[in-house]
Amino acid sequence: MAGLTRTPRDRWVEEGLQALAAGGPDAVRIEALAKRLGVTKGGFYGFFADRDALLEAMLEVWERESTDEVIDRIEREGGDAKTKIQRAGVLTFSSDRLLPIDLAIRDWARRDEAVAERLRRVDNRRMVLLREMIGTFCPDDDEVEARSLLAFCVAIGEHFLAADHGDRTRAQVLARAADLLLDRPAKTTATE
Amino acid sequence: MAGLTRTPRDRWVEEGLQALAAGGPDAVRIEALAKRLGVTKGGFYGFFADRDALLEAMLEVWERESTDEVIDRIEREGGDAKTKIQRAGVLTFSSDRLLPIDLAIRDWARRDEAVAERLRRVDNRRMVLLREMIGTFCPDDDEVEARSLLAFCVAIGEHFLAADHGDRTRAQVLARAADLLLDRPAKTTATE
DNA sequence: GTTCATGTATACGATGCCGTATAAAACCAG
DNA sequence: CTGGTTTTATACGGCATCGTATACATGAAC
Repeated sequence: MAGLTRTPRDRWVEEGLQALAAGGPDAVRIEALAKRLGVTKGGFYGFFADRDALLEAMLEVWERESTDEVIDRIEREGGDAKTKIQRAGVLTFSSDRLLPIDLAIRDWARRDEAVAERLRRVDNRRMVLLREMIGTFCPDDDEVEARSLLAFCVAIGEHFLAADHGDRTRAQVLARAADLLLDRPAKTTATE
Repeated sequence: MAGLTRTPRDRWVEEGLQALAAGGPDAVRIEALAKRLGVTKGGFYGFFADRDALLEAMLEVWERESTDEVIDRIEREGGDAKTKIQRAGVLTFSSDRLLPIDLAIRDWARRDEAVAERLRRVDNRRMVLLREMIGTFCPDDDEVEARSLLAFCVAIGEHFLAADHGDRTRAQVLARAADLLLDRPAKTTATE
């Protein structure tokens, strides 16, 4: 029925996401994507009305991958609260693919209300998971919310922070931070 | 000696910082700045060799304002640990002027090593302050580092997070989070 | 093999931007 | 007022990009 599609719609979207991750929304240039794909922009306008349609499609793919796919996988694999939270964090924020896209979208959302709206949906779904998990060991609802926010903020903020930690590695400090947030605060950490 | 400088160097830098805050480094366009300043780009190249020189000057101004000026003021005004940290946070991250610039630079730093280097200097100075303050009530060095990282991450990450908090306001949740991080750890789960 | 649909290459006009060159304007000193 | 200095406006060439128009290529259907 049709000739072989050398460069299907998905490849434009994927390449767009890579460009977004690498250089922000302004770096998503049709002709640049075409070059990377080894074609010209000739076929592009068969799939997309214009550049905005591509950006929209990119957000669509990202939203689906970042919520349903991750959350499904977490629920499927099980584990205790701390394990699940950490796995969710790993899946989203240690993914070479999703992490840079996520960060780029966060910055983008600060300037584009439509993007912010999508991000809100995604973040709210993640917060539901966090609250649920932290609620399993923390009885105070206000504190659950505070810990959830802290956990989320550190998962994201970590990548926007350039500070060093002396002898310690970032990973070590993060591990300790995770303990503070995700362990039942049983003992007095500070000797009084 | 000279005619009145209608558009001195500082105004270009300032307008550049505003553009950066509003749209990221790609939005810092000489001709666009000129339009906003009500002039053409004619005078620009008298002050700056090229666009990069402006970006450099912008970073210079931001670095000075974000470190010396804020830190000096904190030290000058005094207060206890929690108060000082919170004031530092307010000065930097509640400033209509500095906050959006700071956030834009953080995203920029992910893609530009020179910017990352500057950010590292700034963040390290802030971390010194945080460690010092938190160290006044927390005896465990590892925990001081973890709490400092958490405090910093939440101060930044908060602005990259789109989640809602049900009945609570973001400010309420943040207040509770600040309690968790900046109060001497109590003995049981529910603080209070 | 001819026909047709579809993806692709190429060419185009339009726009926005950079950096330079040069002319005009504003200002100060004498 | 005149002359010199500094700032600004204007015009230019060059480049990148968008979106469109059009011709070419390729594989499927007949």
